[in-house]
Amino acid sequence: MKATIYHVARRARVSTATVSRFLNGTGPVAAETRHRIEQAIQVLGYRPNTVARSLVTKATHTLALLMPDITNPFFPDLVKGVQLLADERGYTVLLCSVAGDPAREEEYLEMLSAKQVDGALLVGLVCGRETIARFARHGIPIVSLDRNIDYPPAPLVHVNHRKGARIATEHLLQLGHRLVAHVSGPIGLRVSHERLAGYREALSRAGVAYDRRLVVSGDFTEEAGYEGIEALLRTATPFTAVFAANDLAAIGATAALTDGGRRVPENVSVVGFDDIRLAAYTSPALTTIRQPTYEMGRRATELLIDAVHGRMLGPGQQVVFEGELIVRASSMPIAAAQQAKTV
Amino acid sequence: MKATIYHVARRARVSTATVSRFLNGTGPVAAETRHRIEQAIQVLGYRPNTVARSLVTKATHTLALLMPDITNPFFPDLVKGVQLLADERGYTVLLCSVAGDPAREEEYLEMLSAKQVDGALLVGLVCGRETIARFARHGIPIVSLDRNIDYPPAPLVHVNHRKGARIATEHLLQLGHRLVAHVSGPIGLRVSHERLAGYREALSRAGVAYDRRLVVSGDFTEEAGYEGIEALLRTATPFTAVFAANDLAAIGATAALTDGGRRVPENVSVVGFDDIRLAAYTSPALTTIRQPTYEMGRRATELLIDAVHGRMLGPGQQVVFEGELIVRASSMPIAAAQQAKTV
DNA sequence: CCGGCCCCTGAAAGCGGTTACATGTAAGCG
DNA sequence: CGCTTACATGTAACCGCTTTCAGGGGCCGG
Repeated sequence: MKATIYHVARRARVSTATVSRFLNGTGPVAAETRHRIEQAIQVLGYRPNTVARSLVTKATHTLALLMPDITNPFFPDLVKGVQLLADERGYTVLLCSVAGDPAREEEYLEMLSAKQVDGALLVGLVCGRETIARFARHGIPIVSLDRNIDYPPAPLVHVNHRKGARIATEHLLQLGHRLVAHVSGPIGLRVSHERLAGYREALSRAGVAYDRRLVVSGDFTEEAGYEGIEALLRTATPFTAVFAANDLAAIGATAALTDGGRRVPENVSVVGFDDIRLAAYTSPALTTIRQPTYEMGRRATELLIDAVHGRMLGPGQQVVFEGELIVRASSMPIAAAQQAKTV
Repeated sequence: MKATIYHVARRARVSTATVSRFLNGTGPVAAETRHRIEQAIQVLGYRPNTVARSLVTKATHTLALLMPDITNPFFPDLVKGVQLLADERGYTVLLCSVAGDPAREEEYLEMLSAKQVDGALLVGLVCGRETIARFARHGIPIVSLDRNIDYPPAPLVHVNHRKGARIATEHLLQLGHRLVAHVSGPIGLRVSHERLAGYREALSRAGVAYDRRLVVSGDFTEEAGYEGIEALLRTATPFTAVFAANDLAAIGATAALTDGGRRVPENVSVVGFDDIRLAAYTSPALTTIRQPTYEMGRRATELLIDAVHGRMLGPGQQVVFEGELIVRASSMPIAAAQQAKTV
């Protein structure tokens, strides 16, 4: 039988109101009384039941984090950032993998509002605006993270995808590459579009014609990166570099190149996007655009908690982080490459 | 103003009891009444408040998952398994990263019991038996997952670490290696000990003397794997293979070998443990022991939910999965290696 | 000495559900 | 026809906590 506030009150010879005041520091309680209550709590091993508390305070101190797939190595760092900040602020996080399925997304949102979460962090939901709007109408603050969602009013925390992609591509161009392929993300997703746009922007600034045969579409997985490049190799379309929309795809692409008899970076340079933890340990170590993932998770959570407390960011506001080019071994000057080849 | 069961009842001209019965399918309700209630719910956009419900039913349909660090690529698959099964069964999961800090672990456990979670999945907690026992005394079922914890009564779902390590090592021995190094996990952790034991077991069965200078201790990170092997190289202790206690360490070790001028697998074979997703995409692709991570997550959750429903597994019971040797490119016969070297 | 104010405390009304128990009605049956 | 029985529903208590409101005592100034 678990001790309740009532038991504590009885044992301390006070009312439950006083115990509650003691617990929450709301209202004064005499030193001597305080002592008796502490004693009682100690003896009974009492812990306030947060669900009863939530019922009256209407705050659960729980945040929801909806994301497509935790299995993508880009996400764990994000989760960690969210997690830690939530923790610091006394919040706890409910994790939901929605697998890019709109129906599940909707179900989940319904459940979350039933569960009375205080706020929700949404990562790349694919469901429609109306679904999210309905959820938001319950008064639950939303922050969109990394990939934006179809709901303009939600603040968005993300990296400048377009610029990052441009920088990555420019890096390749500066190394002398002119035939740079691109493994894109899932078409239809905003981030894929942005990264593709950055890639094209870099090409056009450098006066290199865009050749659509050089872009293959992936879905942010190694498999897709592998297959995309494998297919590209089969078409015999020449290229000397590839910019993959994310590290996973870059890793898959590298494997496909190697299996296809090309050496990275001697024959083909490759650069990724994200700078996942393992990017530094692949061989060759991957040149990529670093996203401050952990920091983004923190910042988004901070924003969300502020919103929960009514300190709203203007709707539609954005916090944008800048991606940073990390040059490692998977990219090299085309001249040097040619030289290496002849050696 | 959110609709409550009371509003629904009024609108449907019935009592809240009837609405509740309708909602939960407990007790009969006439077809015509049922229809009016459905109507009212529809119109009001009513969703039952689960926290109010939990207060009386004493079930939150929430499971906690405590793990050291989601950032370790071994975990996301586990999480996914947990997540999906929980979902299927109508449960939702609270994610907690405890970072191997006993104090935080204790705080978290306290919070979880305050939050009235229905059950907890514990992964490698390092806190003492007494802390966990206190938690368990609140009547919250526990299942230990992957790494065992210091609390014998909890059922444990894990892979046969020792046997897996033995198989990995035997693989190396069969390839002709005699000087096989080992990068261990954090000393003190049971799994580290088990994997080390498997390694030694294989050596002794093969009549190879155990040389403690060949084992360096890590902590399951790439950094540690890198540094461990780097240090070993500096001591100039000869070895032709390394068995790392996990893939991350193996990847770090490979990088250290490469940086140290050794080729993998031509000079040194390396095998890991876990078969994380990227193991197939490193170069060379990593030979490793596959853990059915996802499946383990599912199974553990299943067990936990059964326990929540009172279908207890005998205390101290274990579900053990077998690791499977996955041979890839990072290991090769020592003879062939020698030959390759001379080429 | 008295009114007023500040401290400290208690009684009781909820928060939004569930459920034991009671009740009313219609059908079944000898 | 009177009784049991099953069905459909309502009443009200309760889950464990917070919070409003009110009140008693001590101390102050006047």
